[in-house]
Amino acid sequence: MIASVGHAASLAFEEALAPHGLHPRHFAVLKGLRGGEAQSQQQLAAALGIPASRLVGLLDLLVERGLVERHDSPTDRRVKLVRLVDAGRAELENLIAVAGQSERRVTAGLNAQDKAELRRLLGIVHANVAAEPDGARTRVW
Amino acid sequence: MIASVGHAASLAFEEALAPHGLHPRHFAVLKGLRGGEAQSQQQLAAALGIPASRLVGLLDLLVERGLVERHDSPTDRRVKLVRLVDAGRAELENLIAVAGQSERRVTAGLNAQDKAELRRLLGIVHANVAAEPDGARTRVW
DNA sequence: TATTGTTATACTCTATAACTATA
DNA sequence: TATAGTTATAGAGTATAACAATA
Repeated sequence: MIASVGHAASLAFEEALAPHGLHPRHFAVLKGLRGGEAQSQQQLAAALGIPASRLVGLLDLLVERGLVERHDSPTDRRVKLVRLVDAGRAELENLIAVAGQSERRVTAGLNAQDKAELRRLLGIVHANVAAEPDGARTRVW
Repeated sequence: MIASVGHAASLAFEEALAPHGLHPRHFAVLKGLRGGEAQSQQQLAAALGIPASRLVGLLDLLVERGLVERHDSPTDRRVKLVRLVDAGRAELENLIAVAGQSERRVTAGLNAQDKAELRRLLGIVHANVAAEPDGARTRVW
């Protein structure tokens, strides 16, 4: 039930993002950089729970779009520090709005109280699925 | 929110099914045959919202496992009618139990009233995502 | 030797377009 | 000609294992 409905909702979000030429994975990367502190690709990949080799392509696109910058670490020349630039922050805000629209479409027919209740319940579910027994989950979207 | 939590929940279900050597798609096929009436592969594929060519492989596995039978249509020799056999019905019950376990794990920390409320709210969401504007969705899991 | 980012390789999954046998 | 099931083909996406540069 929650699995199939949830999967359908995630597909709806994926489709909402498609016209922007992005995938939920890119959204996850941008969110991972939201804090503002520059991170190495290793750190970011670990935080997202994806292989570093998979992050490369995602970042390539975001850099090409002018949303993210790679710059050399001053202390370790192997490392590339990645950070959100202003345009990327603006795009992230934009995508958050897109996510909100998708969510409103999906929760149509729920009154304000219902929506708040759904958010509360999903928050608890989120804590459960985030802390799965085997720890580091490899597949994230 | 609902998209990311829902996606995580669907991944959890996928992982719960993996030890049984099946994918949520196979579960969907079995559920599509639950009614008992034999269907052509075309009908079934249309009902599931997947290309008929994609159904072939899914059915091949289920037939090989002895869960489903293909038999020739008496009225049209091009058609193969597909139906659930007893072992398939038993396995479907089993998988429904697996889904229930996965759901309980994911909703740990919710009391009975919360769970009922979540089911109610997701039921409404389900109706929304099932009836998307563009009609026939091509991707179903 | 170990680690960082990257690239190469091999594998899986998919839709689309043939193909065959029937209608 | 059209349709049912199947198979072939080509493309996308992925993890794993190399790889070059640096520590």
